Amino acid sequence: MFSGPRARLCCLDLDTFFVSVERLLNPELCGKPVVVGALPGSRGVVTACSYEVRAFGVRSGMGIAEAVRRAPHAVFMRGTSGVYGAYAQRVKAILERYTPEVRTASIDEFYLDFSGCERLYRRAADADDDAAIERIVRELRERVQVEIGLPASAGIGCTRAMAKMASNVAKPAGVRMVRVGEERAFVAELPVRRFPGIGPVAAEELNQAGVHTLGELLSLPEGPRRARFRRTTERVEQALHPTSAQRIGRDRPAFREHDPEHLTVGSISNERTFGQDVRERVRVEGQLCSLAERVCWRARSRGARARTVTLRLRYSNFETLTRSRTIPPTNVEAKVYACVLELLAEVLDPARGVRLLGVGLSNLVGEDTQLALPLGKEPPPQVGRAIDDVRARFGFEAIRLGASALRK
DNA sequence: TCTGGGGTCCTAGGACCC
DNA sequence: TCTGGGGTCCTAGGACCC
Repeated sequence: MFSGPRARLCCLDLDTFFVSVERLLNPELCGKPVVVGALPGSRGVVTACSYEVRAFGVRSGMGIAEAVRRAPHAVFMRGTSGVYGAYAQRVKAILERYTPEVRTASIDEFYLDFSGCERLYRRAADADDDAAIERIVRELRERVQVEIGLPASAGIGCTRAMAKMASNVAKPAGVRMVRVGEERAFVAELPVRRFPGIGPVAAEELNQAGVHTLGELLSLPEGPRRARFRRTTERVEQALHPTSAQRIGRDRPAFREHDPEHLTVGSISNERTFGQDVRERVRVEGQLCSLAERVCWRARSRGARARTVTLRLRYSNFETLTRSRTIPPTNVEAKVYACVLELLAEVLDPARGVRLLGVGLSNLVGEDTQLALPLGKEPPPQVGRAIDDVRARFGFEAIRLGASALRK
């Protein structure tokens, strides 16, 4: 018998992930209002915050000063670097017990495909296949909670976007299934901003045009408004129907650092916002040298060379400029730094304060790929390797280029 | 004291080649 | 002298996600 499309894709999202991990490391934080991110007095933002502070209007992405204003009683902490990935790995290992089709979408978000698993999981007590899948997702959510101690929410739907929206509705610590046929009704009352792909800019534009919910968007009458938002409407419409290929997509490259197979990573970049805006050219150049060092180090650790180097510069007024240049593939600090300095000359206004600097590598190729004969003199590869060996034992800061010291 | 840092993807224009 | 398209690569900017 033909079995039609089913709601078989699941999104599992860890609730207030960084906060939850910090609470595992330090149980005294449980029940307290916690903000992970920048410390008060700095220019950073909120990375994650507990439900106790959300009650005061604190949100992730909010400037830390604003968060302090809204919740002065909260515990503010930087977070523990290096531990989150390991917890995410443990979560993934649990999920893989239930289906081989698990994808990592971000450090706290996973997609699972249960298509074809109905026979495996169906029990006599289950009213139908959907009920079986929902039961198994509740069980897996519970396993993550019990075995690791991390609260999670899960959504089930016929597409990634549906599963994602369902998991958001299920928060905190819940499960929500949207069965085939229920999609339109489920989506109808949701604010447009809840759709993955509609950000603050698009949402504002829609609201200005009198469109507030996804239901209103989908039912716009033919006319100029419908024409104006046609592309957005199409994307929402597609999310309501099962698609054929690439159902849960691929792992995000950023979370496949150790994949030795292929170099599909798109880009490597590092940027830094100064504590206070900077005018001295030596400090600008010192920071760029430091950033060049860091991206080259990361590129080498992935066996990558970059064909394109990008400089990013943000002035005090938040005006942000980028300049990029394509060069023979390299992961050598001196080459990247030299290139960045040339790009800097195109954009730097010595009269203005610099807020942020960034260096990016893109157009990456494998280390062995030789697209052009080396014309200039390049340090032998042993030099880079020797630097990296020292860092492997003592950390990135253990060995630095002299010019990097000038950034402070 | 407004507004981090790591990414991906899309668009649009211009150069250049056939 | 006037004037095609198509394709690819490069660059700059911006929206979006977590």
